[in-house]
Amino acid sequence: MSSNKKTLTTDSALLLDNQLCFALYSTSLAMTKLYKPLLEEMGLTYPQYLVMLVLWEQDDMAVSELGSRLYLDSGTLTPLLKRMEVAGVLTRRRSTDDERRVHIVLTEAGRKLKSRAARIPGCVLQAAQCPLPELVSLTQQVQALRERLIA
Amino acid sequence: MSSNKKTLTTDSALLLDNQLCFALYSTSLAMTKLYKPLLEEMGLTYPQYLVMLVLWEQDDMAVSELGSRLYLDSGTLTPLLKRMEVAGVLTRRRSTDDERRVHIVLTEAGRKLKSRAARIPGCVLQAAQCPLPELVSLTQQVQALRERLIA
DNA sequence: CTAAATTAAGTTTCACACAATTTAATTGTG
DNA sequence: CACAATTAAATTGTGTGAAACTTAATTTAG
Repeated sequence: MSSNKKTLTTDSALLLDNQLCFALYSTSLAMTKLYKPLLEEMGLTYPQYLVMLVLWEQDDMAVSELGSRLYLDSGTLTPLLKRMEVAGVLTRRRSTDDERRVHIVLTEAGRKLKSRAARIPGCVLQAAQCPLPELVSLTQQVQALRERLIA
Repeated sequence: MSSNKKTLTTDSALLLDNQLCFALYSTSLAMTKLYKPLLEEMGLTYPQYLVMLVLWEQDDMAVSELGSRLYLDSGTLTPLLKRMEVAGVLTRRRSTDDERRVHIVLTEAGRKLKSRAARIPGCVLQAAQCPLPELVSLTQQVQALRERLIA
C-alpha cells in the first residue's frame, strides 16, 4: 500500500520515549522527590522552597511579583503563602499605598532558614552524578526552551 | 571579616535562576500549558495523554506496568484511569490469572484518538522554535539526568 | 500445608496548578 | 468629577501527585 508508512503501529513521533515533554515532566517529578527529604526537615514543600529562594534574593514582594518570577498565578500562590504564614516563615500584609496588593515579607525564622538551605545544592549536585558545567549547560538549554514556549 | 564570602546576600548556589530543578519545573508546566488546548478537543488532560501514548504503543497493560513506564504510582493512576474509563477511552478489568492485577485496555474510541493526536508533535515542534536535532539532544540529556536521579 | 512476607490496588489526606468567576481598588478618559 | 477599563487578589471547582494506610491475593518458608 502507498500509505504503508502512515499506518505503521509505531509512529516514532508518538513514542513516549521521544517526547521532550515527558522527559521534562518525569525528570521534574524525580527532582521534587529528591528535594522532599531535604526540605522536610525545614518544614518546606518544594514549591514553598521556590518561594523562599525568591524572597532570600529580594524580600518584600507583592504576590503578583512572586508569581511572575515563578511563572505561577495567584490561585496557586495564595493558599501556598497562607500555609507558609501559618508555619511562621513569612507574613502577608496589604500595601498601604495600593490595598489590592499583598506584600510578602520574611520573618526572622524565614530568613534564618537560608543557612540551613545552604547544604541543599551540594546534595542535589551529588545525586545528579554529573559535572557542574554540564548541569549549568543543561539548565541554560531548558531555560531557553521555556522562554521560547511562553513567547 | 574572614567569613565575608559566606555572608554575601547573593549566594549563587541558591539563586533561583541557577536552579536546574526550577528550570525543569517551570518548563514542564509551560509544556503542559502548551498541550492543554491541543488535548482539550480530544477530551484528554496532559497526564491522560501520557497514558494514551503508552497504550497506543502496547495495549492491555496492568496498572503497575503503566506506572513503571510513566514513573507514577497507583495512587496517582487509579483515579486518573477511572476518569478515562468514564470518558469511554479505555476499560479496567481484573485479571483472571491474578485478581490483584487490573488490566487496562483501549476501547475502539480510544484507539481512534491516535490519528487525531498525530498532529500534536508538529504543533509542539513549532512552538519550541528549535531545530529537531537540538530537541532530540535535549530530550536525551534530560532522560539521562532522570535515570541518574532515580538510581 | 499453613503462616508470614510480598505484591497489587484502592482509599484517604494533603498540597499543588490552573481556569473561571468574583470582589475591590486604581487608572485613564472625557 | 464621573465612569468605564484595568489590575490584583481571593474564591471556587477540577485534576493531578505523593505518602500513609488498608484490603486482598499470591508466593515463599518452614
